[in-house]
Amino acid sequence: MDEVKGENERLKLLLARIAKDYQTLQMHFFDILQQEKTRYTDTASSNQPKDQEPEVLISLSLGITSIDQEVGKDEKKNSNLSNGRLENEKLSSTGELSLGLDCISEPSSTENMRNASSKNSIAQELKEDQQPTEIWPPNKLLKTVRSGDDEVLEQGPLKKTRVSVRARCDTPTLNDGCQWRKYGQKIAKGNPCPRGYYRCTVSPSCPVRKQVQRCADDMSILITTYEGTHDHPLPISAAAMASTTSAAVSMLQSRSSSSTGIGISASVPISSSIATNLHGFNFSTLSQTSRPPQFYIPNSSISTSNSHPTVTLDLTSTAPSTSSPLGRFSSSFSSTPRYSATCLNFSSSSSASLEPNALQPFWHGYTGYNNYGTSAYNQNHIGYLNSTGKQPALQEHLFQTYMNMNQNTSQQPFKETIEAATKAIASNPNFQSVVAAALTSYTGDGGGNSGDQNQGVGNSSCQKMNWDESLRANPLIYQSSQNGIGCGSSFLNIKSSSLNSPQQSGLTLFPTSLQLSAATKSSAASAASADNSDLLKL
DNA sequence: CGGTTTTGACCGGCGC
DNA sequence: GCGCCGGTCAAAACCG
Repeated sequence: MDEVKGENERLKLLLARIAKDYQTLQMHFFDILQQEKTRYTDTASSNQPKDQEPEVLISLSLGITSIDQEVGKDEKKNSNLSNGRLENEKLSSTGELSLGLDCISEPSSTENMRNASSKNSIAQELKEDQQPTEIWPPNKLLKTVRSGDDEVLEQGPLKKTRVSVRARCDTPTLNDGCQWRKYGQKIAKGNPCPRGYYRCTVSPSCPVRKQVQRCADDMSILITTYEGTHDHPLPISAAAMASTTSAAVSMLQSRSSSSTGIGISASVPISSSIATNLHGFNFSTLSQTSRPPQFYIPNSSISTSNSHPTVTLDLTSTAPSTSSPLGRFSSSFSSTPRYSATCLNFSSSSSASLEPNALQPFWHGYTGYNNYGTSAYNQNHIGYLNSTGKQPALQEHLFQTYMNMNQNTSQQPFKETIEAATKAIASNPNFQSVVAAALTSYTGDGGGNSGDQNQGVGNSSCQKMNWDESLRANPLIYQSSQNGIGCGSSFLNIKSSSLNSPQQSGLTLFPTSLQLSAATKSSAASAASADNSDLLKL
């Protein structure tokens, strides 16, 4: 532990130095940028007025790429001259690690610039710790200095914040791991498709509701809007959604609190773990895993223009995002360009450095899910999830193929960055809070027994599946949906090719937490490498 | 029989 | 005040 702490300190210093260098370069860059901008506004403003708009970027991302400052600089230049999304990419491609509910705007002022840089400074984040993330609305909007952690709810008669998810889904509803009861249906204006109203039935008093409606423009797009917070423990997949929506709400609230509160509907290219998680548990049905790459960074938006402030996560892109940091990130890490990287596979350094069998206890833990039907809650969900009663062989085959793809690709070049990323992530308070939220949701009162631990995964992730065999052969946990409908949830897609390859380590964000939890419980210190010490503290 | 879905009725907010 | 609309209620139907 001492060694680890010492190494941690050294890395922190290194990061701080890098961040400082980056800031210096960034300052220099923006000086140049300002000069160029003045020229561009004269020559090219009419051609790309939109590109010149300062876009508010919400980044809940694990950005990690080159540390080459000059490259980052160049990218920044390009991005500022092209669009804000690229700017976001730039921010994540400067070797810095960020996982926070950060909202930044394309820096068009030194003030923004400072915040943009500070946003990416781990060292600074460590110093500022819980300081609310600065959010910068477009220049058009009045800017106010954030006065605190004011919530949206405090801004007048605003109703509950909503999180809307747009996703391609062939099935009537997305399966998010929760139990829902339909209590109404309406034909909404401007959409021939009826809107379904659902409420969570896991707990009778649960206030969470969701609305499901097909997009009028594209029937293949399903718009699911969540509202409220669960008041009960959740299955792991539902916990992921809860955490995701919670984080999205936090983003909105954070953003809103720093804005003037006037109507805002900003396009928000979002490179977020939120989106990633949504991918993780909503959009990795097997049919999708066989599709072309769909790990794109969704366009998302935040709207506070109505009484229901809404975060919209648009996960409907069909083309692989080559400009998104996570897109690159994902294909880099998961090395599954042909398949939908439904989870953010930022590999933990622990798994990256694991011995081939290091995860065995973990997976043995999973095999324990064969016995998970011991609690009423558990059984309840088993029934729910077993409603289809079958596990198509095709799915298994696809996952096998999926796994093989993973195993045949090398991630070694990223190992070091992965390790660095893991440390930075683990030390990021925002990340910790998200993971803590997930764990809290997952473990309920936090003192859940191993049965609870197991049931969460087992329930949400598998049906009549021989876990022992399936996990060994193909440790992908996936979920069929209720009644065979609904987009499957596979946020637990643990591409744990690390079972066989120490270089492979596709552990998703939440599964990583899960793994740590499981590993801890099973006394498997395998996952508890030094680099995950911070996570373990959670 | 209990849980879920369907569907018309009802209610409140909002704009005109 | 009226109508529209989104959202909810609740009885009946449905389902396993």
